[in-house]
Amino acid sequence: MALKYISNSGDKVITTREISDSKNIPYDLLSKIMQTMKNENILSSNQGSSGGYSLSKRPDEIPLYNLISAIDGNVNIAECLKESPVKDCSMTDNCSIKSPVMLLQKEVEDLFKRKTISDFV
Amino acid sequence: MALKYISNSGDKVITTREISDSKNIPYDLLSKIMQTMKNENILSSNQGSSGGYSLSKRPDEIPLYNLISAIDGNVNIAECLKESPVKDCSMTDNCSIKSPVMLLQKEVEDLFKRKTISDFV
DNA sequence: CTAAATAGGACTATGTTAGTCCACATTCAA
DNA sequence: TTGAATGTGGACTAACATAGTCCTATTTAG
Repeated sequence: MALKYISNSGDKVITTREISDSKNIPYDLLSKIMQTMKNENILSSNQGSSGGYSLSKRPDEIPLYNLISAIDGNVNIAECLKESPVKDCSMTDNCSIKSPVMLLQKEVEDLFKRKTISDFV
Repeated sequence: MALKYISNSGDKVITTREISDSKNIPYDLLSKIMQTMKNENILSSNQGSSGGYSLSKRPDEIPLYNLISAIDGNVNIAECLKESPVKDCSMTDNCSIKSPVMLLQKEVEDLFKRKTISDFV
């Protein structure tokens, strides 16, 4: 919703406060999410009194996949598919359904890579 | 993995113990999952000393969607899309990205409905 | 009868994540 | 030069979801 808001605001720099007020999203929470998106290069920021955020790229150049990875850390259908699984499954090495699961993972990834922020504005 | 095991065992009735031993899955845990799949009509069961489980349908007639709904209760990309959201989002009614999110939900659903257990055996 | 199954309720431990709070750094403009 | 408006970042909490366990029925073939 925040990215949509920014997308629809032309080239203006947008403050967290403005989005928070306009969409009734708790300021502190949104603030954290904006920071995360900044750190993951989805947003650019300007500090200071007339600062704020803007998209780092055009909406159609930001895959949904990137946004979700940025915020959730990954886009995986199963824990065992994460790059660094918190808890590795005791049977990862001889999992009998590993390859079809990985195929499905790939298909989900592709879907989320085809979608971009412009599909949500 | 359990469904694959049963699928590959012909028409024999398969016990939880057999799968548990063969795949090194904790018996009690697998037991719960088998019960859930039974209750959700993915498996049929026979009680008693020569009892066990069998698929209620052919593998290609069981969509992955049904399996996941059975076990997780839903196949949703967001809490707000559940039939009975545990916590309803304060902005559900004026969510600015509701319709594209629902479209994506539909696409994910379709993918999981196209996949069946036979894709995993 | 009894052994081998499924059935099911209650419980625990662990991890995740939304959400909050506070102190700090940066910038602009009066 | 100062103060208000902004982003930055760390630490913390509360709530919830879920894997996993334990214990006690119930069913049924031999």
